[in-house]
Amino acid sequence: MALQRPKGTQDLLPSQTAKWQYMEEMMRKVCREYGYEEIRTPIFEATELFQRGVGETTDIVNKEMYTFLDKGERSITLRPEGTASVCRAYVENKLYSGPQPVKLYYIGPMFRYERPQTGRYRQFHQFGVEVLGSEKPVVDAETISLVWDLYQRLGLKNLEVHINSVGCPSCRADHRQKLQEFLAPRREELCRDCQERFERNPLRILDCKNSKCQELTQGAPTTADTLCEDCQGHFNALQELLLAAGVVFRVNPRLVRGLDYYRKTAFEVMVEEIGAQSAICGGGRYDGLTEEIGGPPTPGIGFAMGMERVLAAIEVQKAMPDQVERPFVMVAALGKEAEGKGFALLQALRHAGIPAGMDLLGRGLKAQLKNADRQEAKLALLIGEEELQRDSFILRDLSLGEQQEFPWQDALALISQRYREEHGA
RNA sequence: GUGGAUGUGGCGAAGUGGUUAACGCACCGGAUUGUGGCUCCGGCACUCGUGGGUUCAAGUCCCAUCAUCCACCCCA
Repeated sequence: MALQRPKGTQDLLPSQTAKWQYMEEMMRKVCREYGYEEIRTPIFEATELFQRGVGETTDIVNKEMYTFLDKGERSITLRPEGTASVCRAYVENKLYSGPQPVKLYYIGPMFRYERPQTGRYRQFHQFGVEVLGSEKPVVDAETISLVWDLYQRLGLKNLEVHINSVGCPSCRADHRQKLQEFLAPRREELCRDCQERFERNPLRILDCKNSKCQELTQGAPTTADTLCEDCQGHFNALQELLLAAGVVFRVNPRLVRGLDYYRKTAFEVMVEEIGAQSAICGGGRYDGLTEEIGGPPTPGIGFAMGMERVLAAIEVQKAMPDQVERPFVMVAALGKEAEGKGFALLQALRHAGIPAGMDLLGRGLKAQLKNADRQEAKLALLIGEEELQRDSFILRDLSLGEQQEFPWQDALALISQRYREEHGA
């Protein structure tokens, strides 16, 4: 094999893109209903944006970025996520000077340099939403509800929505200290990764998958135990709103997300059945992020959804409606003159909104019919020497195997009528 | 970065050291010179990811290398 696609990338062929379009249309539709507008930011940004926005301690920045120098010696990075770019665009385009909050969504490719496996790619796609300019819990509730509604519309089942509050910088410092005090006596027993996390980011120990670590953190102070009044009130209000909206969720005090910018609300949606990478959506509040990248202090909340994983869930749950677009009629013409006449009719059919096709390889009648059959066309319209002379055509019903000859002038009307009958219009 | 599995025609897949590399699907042609789907007949791999080694003999054993897949870490 001469050349193949780079590791961790994929070619989405027509049988797949139809499904992607279905999913994307649903996302856009729900966003429209919720009053979110699309934003498109560059696929690459200054490396510094992600270093500051995503955080120096994160795996994304430490080992997963596609970074290179351009010809002007600038350090460029293929975006590993969307939030930092959206905040940058909000600041750079002074969206804070317009009506608040600003409700945005994006759909597009993201890049992370990792070993690929099921549900994980180096180039993958995210649908995400960001709301900038409101710190009220009702915004948190709105974004989570949007996710919930979207999944309902896509027909997904067996979802688990986990929510938590990771607190603000002040209560987080408090929590961090209490957690360290709790774990200190048995620090040596933690897994190697968690020994390092102990100093750098002890919260992460709470969601370590290592069974020993999970055992050691039994009874450890959770974020819920140490939230300040403001954060606790926010979290309570969010839960009430979600209950009112009918969103089924679970409070998971161990949910700690990997990105540095989260404050207060953090949430995640999981589906088993799609392999080890079961998180199909993750998000949270990031009230300090805009300031971090040089903008005015602006509260924000958002989520990102892995589209490959959502699609995988739709497929394993068999929730994908049939996306195949079949031609209703295939025009089978024999000879040059018939081809011209047939082609004119073909175009008239298409202009009338009827999916129609014609042989493009100059094949014989037999091959043309075979092709029509393979395309699963309902009808075949035959026109050859004899029909040309009689100014007629043969209309063959491919499923019944019956055919009849009609005057040429009736072709468009006849087929249009058949089409309407078939489609109940 | 770590661990495991796999690599035979377009696809799926036999083959476990010994002549011409099963079979199924798909594809192409014919039976039916203007009629598809069903059936029947025929065709379709100088070669087994790549490179090296062992052997009288290698798709089959060994080494290396590349690729893919799965899992860990982490994340969408």
